[in-house]
Amino acid sequence: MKSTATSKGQRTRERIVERSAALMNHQGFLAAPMAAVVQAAGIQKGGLYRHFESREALAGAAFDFAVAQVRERLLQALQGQTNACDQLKALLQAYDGGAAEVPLAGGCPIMNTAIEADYADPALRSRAREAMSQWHDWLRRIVRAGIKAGQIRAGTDAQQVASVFIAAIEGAVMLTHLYGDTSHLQAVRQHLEGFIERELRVQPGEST
Amino acid sequence: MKSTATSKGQRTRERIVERSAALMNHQGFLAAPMAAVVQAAGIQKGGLYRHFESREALAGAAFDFAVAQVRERLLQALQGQTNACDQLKALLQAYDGGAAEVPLAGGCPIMNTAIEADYADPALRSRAREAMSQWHDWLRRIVRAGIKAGQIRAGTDAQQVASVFIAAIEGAVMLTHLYGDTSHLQAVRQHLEGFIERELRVQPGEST
Amino acid sequence: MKSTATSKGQRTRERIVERSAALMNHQGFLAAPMAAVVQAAGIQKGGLYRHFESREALAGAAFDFAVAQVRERLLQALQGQTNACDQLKALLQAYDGGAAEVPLAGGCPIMNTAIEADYADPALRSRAREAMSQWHDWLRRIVRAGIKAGQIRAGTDAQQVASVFIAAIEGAVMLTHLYGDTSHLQAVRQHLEGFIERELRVQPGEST
Amino acid sequence: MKSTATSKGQRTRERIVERSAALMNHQGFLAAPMAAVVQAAGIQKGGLYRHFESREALAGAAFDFAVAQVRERLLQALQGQTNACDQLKALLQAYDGGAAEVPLAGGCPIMNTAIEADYADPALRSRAREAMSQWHDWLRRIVRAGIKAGQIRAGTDAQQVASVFIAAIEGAVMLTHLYGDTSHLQAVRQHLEGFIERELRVQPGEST
DNA sequence: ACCGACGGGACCGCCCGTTGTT
DNA sequence: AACAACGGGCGGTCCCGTCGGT
Repeated sequence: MKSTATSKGQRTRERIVERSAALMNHQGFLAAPMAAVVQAAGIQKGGLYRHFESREALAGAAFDFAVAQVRERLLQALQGQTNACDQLKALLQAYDGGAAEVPLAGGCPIMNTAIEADYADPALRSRAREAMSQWHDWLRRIVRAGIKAGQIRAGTDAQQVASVFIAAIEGAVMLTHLYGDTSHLQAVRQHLEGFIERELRVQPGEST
Repeated sequence: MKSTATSKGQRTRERIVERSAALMNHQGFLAAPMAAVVQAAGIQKGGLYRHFESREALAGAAFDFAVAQVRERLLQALQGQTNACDQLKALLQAYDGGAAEVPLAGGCPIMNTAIEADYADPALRSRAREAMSQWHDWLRRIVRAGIKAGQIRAGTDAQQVASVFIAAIEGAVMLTHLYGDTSHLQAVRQHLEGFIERELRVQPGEST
Repeated sequence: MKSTATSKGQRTRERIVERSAALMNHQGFLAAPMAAVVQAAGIQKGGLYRHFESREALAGAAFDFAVAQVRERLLQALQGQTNACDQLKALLQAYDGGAAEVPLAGGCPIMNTAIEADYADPALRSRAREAMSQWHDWLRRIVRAGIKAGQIRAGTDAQQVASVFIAAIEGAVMLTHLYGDTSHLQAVRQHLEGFIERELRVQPGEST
Repeated sequence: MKSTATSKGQRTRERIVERSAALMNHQGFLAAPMAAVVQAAGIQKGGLYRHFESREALAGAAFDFAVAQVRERLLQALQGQTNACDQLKALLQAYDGGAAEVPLAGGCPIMNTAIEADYADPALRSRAREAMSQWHDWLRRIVRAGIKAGQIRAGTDAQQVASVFIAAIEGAVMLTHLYGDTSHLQAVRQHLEGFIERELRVQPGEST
């Protein structure tokens, strides 16, 4: 039986991770000074290093948390959608509607980390790669399932579609945060929705 | 005869900017330590601060240089292309073919800076915004010109097309650097080329 | 029982201030390098900046401490003196007798700071002004009290007397440190004592 | 025959000294950065070091110049005064009237240097000592001459009078610059003038 | 378990004096 | 003779991680 009981230390650790994730995604998982982290976490240095061996360990945990939080939001967006095309559109809507929410206050944690850790921190970069691969696999599986289910055209290259969606979304999220408005995200959403309807979705009466 | 003679200091300054641009685009315009910069530039700290008032000033100049270098490469790719659709395709090809070259060794300088300076450096962030806006305007003007010339369909939303191209390309460049391979960039290129041919280009015999 | 217990940090801070005051009054509150300060304070740079935000903050605290130390010595010299004229003479004696002691090892901190911070540090200069004003007020009050008590002649200009005493003493302290002997201080003391007896003190039998 | 012909280099050197004296007396003979000196002197570093071996050499020359300038002003004040008491009063008047003029913009150069160079620069401190001694000797000689001429009372201690005048004047100059007003200087002047009339000057009909 | 305090180190910017250039 | 350019070094500040105390 899986216990959900949490010790005091456990809860403290979670609080640290949660608050660090928000702060570090904004200020940078590498660039955020520990002083800011401990202040945001409501703890002191001595206490923090009881829960995490090193700054890198905390950054890793905070990154994972931030990624999980985003994934959670996207999963919720899929609720009730059975058609692959509708699922893809739901994901687009999720980004367009909630990009300003936490922890996206600092943009996509994966992209941020991919860029920030590019040179400085191979371990964190690896983590970003892995998270991105999972995100890519997820999209690819949605497309594949749609093909199998006769919802998406048979010849569709799932790998390519996944890449295009991720690239366009990530780029649009970056633009959204650079300018502070969502117009670019909306443009991408409209484009991809059109693409879904014209190129992916199996039209009624169309033979698969 | 117009002299292109440059003083010694001028040449040194250019050398610093050039080398700093490459290094800082890789290590980060904010994160790269001055020690690394001066080493790459082949100069000492004492000498560097004669040419740049501060680290920020150098970062700004290096950023501008990196952006100009990318723009130069893209301009060259447009050589000889008169049709707007072909111009867009040439730009895609330029990215796909030379993404690994300097100064793209560190990815797109605008995106890098947009993310790195998001919280830490408002001035640099402004610079990134401006550079991105120019890049966006450029694409929009190409599309608009294509519409006027009867090469691109009349109803096309130039603003939206520009946003989609930039978002997708930037995202793909990020993925390319995260994984070290260009497959995502190729996927985006194929997708956008298909989009150009199917949705933008005025077909022979089609009424504009 | 009222505890006078002080935390470890508190004691360290006091030690830093005390040692810095002595060193900075000698080497200059602005000119003394932090390396010398931390060495004298028996602490490392990293530890020092926990107690003081900046070098300026430390200089301010050290200055205040040095001034308070001088004031303390002068207050002790007044012990037991009830006649205003005798009080003035006691102050003169205090300077003449103990000018070489700490923290006067570097001369009067107020004068030192007034000159050193004249151009470089408006904040410290303000502090010096305030300390000097207090010192001036103190003397003026002594003279005024003497007039009220019928010990000093009625028509005496207290403000002027205070200015003369301070100017002469400060100048003499400067000369004393410049030459390393107290002859100038003694000259000033003799002059002012003669002035007190001839011009200030109400003679026995004299009507006020 | 003394030639007043000056070479170009000679004139440059004088300009440097003159401007440096004003600047360094304000910012500090040791504390003023060379960048400020060369800017004020209207010359470049490379050029300056052709005229002065080191920063110390320049500081010494500038100090001497500043002192000479003050001496010049005081000598002018003595013009036409034959009575020693009147000479002393003329000196007081000179200070009171022109304290704000150059190079006193930064206060008395001797006092400034005495304090600034106390710890940091023994050579400059020596220079200050010497200049102060000359100033002291000058006053002493005036008093001695007054005694001999029957203008000042026979028993007067010339050494002590010189010390009192210098101490009081220097202290008052310091206060004047600290507060930016001359009230303290006026107080000292009134006090010393009273002292001259009551204690020094041989009254008409008084036997010497 | 948590906090305050401290050591060591790295980093940026300044500043002096010299060297090549004009 | 003067200038621009550069090298080397220092000074102040920040920041991480640990250690003693509570």
